[in-house]
Amino acid sequence: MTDPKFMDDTVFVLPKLIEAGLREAILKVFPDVDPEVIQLQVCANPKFGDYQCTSVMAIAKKRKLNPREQAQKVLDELELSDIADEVQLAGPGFINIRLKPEAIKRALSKAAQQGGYFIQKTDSPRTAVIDFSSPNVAKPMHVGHIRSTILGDCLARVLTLLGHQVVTDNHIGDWGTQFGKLIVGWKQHLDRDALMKDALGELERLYRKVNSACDEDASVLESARKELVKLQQGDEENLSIWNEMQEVSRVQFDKVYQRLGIHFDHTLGESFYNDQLKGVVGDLTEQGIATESQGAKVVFFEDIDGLKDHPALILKSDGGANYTTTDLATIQYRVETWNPDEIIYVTDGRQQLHFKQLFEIFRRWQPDAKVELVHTWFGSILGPDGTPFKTRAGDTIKLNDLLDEAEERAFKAVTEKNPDLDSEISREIARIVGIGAVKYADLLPNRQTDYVFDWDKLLSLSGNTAPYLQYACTRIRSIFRKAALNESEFLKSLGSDAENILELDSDFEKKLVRHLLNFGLVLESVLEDQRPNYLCNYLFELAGHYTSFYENCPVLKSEGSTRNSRLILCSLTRQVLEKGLFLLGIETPEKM
RNA sequence: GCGCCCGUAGCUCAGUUGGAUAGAGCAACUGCCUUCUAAGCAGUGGGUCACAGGUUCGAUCCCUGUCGGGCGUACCA
Repeated sequence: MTDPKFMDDTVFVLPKLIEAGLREAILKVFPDVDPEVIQLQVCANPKFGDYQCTSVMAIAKKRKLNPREQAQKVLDELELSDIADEVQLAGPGFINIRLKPEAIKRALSKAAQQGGYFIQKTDSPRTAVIDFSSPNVAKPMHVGHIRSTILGDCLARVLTLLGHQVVTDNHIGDWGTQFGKLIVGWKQHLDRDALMKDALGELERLYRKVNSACDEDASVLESARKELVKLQQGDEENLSIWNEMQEVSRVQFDKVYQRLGIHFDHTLGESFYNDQLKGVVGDLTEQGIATESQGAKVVFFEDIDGLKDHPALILKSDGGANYTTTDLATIQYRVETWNPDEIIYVTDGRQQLHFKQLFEIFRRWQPDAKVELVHTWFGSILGPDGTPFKTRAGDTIKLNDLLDEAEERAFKAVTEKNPDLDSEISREIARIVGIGAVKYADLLPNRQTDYVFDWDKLLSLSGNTAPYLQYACTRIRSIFRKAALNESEFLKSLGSDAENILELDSDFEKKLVRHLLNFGLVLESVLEDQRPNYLCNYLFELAGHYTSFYENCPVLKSEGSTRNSRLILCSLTRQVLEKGLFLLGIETPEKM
């Protein structure tokens, strides 16, 4: 019997169909197994097949059964005759599956008609709040902010594409002790011209100046404290200074975000929660979660292994709240406002302890809240010597300067490779290539490893970089230009004939096409582990398969159905590449 | 002290519930532009996956220990 869902006309994502078939078969043999553990993998070595399933071995192992016998039982129940040529049992219990060429052609043809993304939207959409970027008003955005910003944006895009609801919220650092120092600096040393020119730079200068003065002179520190207290009590002058700082900073943040192509649904900074802090502290005290200790209000975690020696402060001995309290109020607000299934925090790994404490306190405070709290952390940015990153002068590298340099390098490359282009067009290409290179270099490493800052690496334009992927796209576009064909009209004109036209004879075509099919699988694993580097590697491999195909399978010089078949592959590849790059937040130029 | 992370090719790093022959980029070397864009392609060399045990059909991955490194750890965020 052919399962009707294999005949479904609207959905034809091969790995998902195989996975569904496997789940059905495995559940017949093991009715109580969690379907989530049944997963499909791409065969590492094509000699075994296109896909493999190792789940039965894992299940058998847990139950102390013979894995090969169990895999055979599953195989007896498995019905994939529409999709698979051979389904084989191998070794200790691998189930190897080789796709039917007709099934591949059908999947490609459907993709060509519907938009070639090879993805299946989730059937259980979730709502996720993503908290990322979060720059400080006092400080210019620097290289330390790019990971959070780019990673968070990418996760938001992937979640959205797969059918989830996403709320992005930029939790700006616009409140806190640094403002005492900033106000002292503002009142005593403000340079208006510098403020107009580079607001964040000027604020940083003021902060540094007062900060070092505080180290030398306790009376300066004292006046900073006083200014802070005045601000918190609503002093008009200080409040208006604070407001102006917010405004000039926001303008500058927005410029950077615009450059990076990043959008936030909300920008609710720490100050937004000021009037809720008392309530949080009151609740925690009343419920006996927080207790008084050394003049402060503290939550202890005696019963939790990793937190035993690390209590969390929710109210300082001077009566001020700190960021744990603000973050608690923030969770409450988000839960009440958006009712999310999860809140994802994209921050530096050094905040792991903070988030462990935060999540634990929230669970005690509101045990019935069903929201899942996730800390998606990333490694630090280090200098070439392995210490926390600074320039030789001890400054951080500003994000704007980094992006300028990236565009400048890209511009040199563009003019060198393609000197005939109009300089305005070259500038635009350089913008897309330069920014893309920075983003890609940031997303390519596993997020948890520390990141050694290196101009050349971050701005590199060859090898496994964004320009390599963009270049593949422009070559495809160029083919269609030369052929004077509009891609979507071309695909439309073929209609369902595409299935019959497709020829997948050479190994280059076969490899390319098989890789295309797995786009959706990769996106799912990106979300599972919150690791966009899977997508980077997938796209790099895809571009590699395409380039081999391009070098070995002439498109426009071939004729008839071969030519059309290859044009289809070109278009599908370009669509997946561009969609993948879009998910990384990277644009693609028409030419380069 | 406690907690988290890391140690994979000369360098920088991937490696998806444990899976079959551990992969890329850079650097080095050899070829390929009168042929759809050479920001490219094809190929060569390069490994005790820090070390020692354990778990099992199978370990870079899980457990234990050792060595080496990074980070965090009560009034910054």
